[in-house]
Amino acid sequence: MKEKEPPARQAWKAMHALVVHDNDQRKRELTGELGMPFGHVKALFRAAGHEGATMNDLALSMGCEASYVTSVVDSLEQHGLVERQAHPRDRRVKVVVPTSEGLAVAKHAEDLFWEPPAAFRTLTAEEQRQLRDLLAKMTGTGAGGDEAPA
Amino acid sequence: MKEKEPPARQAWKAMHALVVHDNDQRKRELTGELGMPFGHVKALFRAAGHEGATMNDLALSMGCEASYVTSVVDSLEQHGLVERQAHPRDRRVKVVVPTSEGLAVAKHAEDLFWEPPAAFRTLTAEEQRQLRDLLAKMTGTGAGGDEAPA
DNA sequence: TATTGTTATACTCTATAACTATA
DNA sequence: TATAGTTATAGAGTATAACAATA
Repeated sequence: MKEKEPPARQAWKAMHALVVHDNDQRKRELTGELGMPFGHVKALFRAAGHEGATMNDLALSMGCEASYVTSVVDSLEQHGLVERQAHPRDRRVKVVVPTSEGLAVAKHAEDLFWEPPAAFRTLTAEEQRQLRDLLAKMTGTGAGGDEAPA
Repeated sequence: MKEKEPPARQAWKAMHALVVHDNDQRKRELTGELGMPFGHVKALFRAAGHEGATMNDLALSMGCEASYVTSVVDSLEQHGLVERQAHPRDRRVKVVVPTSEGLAVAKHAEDLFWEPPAAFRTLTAEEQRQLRDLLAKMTGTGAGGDEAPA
């Protein structure tokens, strides 16, 4: 048991242990439930969070190739979660609009991802607030960002 | 800006934001540097951390199939990071032993993964200790586990 | 000619099933 | 016959390159 490790490193390891395993499991849960790869769900998030997103917008925000976005949106469309709509001014462009079911799925996925794990229950309410404040200082956000899961 | 979110949820989102992106990036860094998929690096970790590990041990601890371990260990062996040795009593069994270079790579990878990100520098030393203590309470470990990265 | 998106194709990672050698 | 590992094969997921339509 190396007691020499600096506090930041110990804290980082603990955060790692809390987040990484959980995240992987939740991804598996969601992909199993929806029957599509997590990359597809991510695209749905982006489309749901960015009104008027084009294919290209999605490729940029997901950091992947446009051709992959094509296959992803094909799949989302087949699942009835998204629709391709014509752009009013430029007929080359397609706008990816989530259906109402797509929005519901996005919301469900968000709930699943942001539900804090059981380990939080080991902390008192006061400790939870302390933790939140420390982490908010680290992320620089006022009090926990509003990003999509990854 | 939903101010209604409970502290645990805000904290969880912040942890997520701090860990997930960083983790992905470090994985990419490492796989790029070593020229092998992260699954292979994971196997190296397991072999380095579990003296006398057999092919089957690796399959179990990685939660994958034996046939995949074969291809992974093939690759690690070709990279000179690991050696297959005969088991002294059962000639069916192979023991996976890291080379000295393999141990060095494992150590390098561990350093890379456990180096706390820059965001920790926004906290004072006292705050870092507070954070560590809160997280240690959550993980249940005395003060930050000694697991391999994932 | 430049840009948006698609099609066709290939590559990487992992799993399943049939097989070999030893127990 | 059962077990450890390997080989051969197939699948999911993502990227690259050539292409079509519009600007």
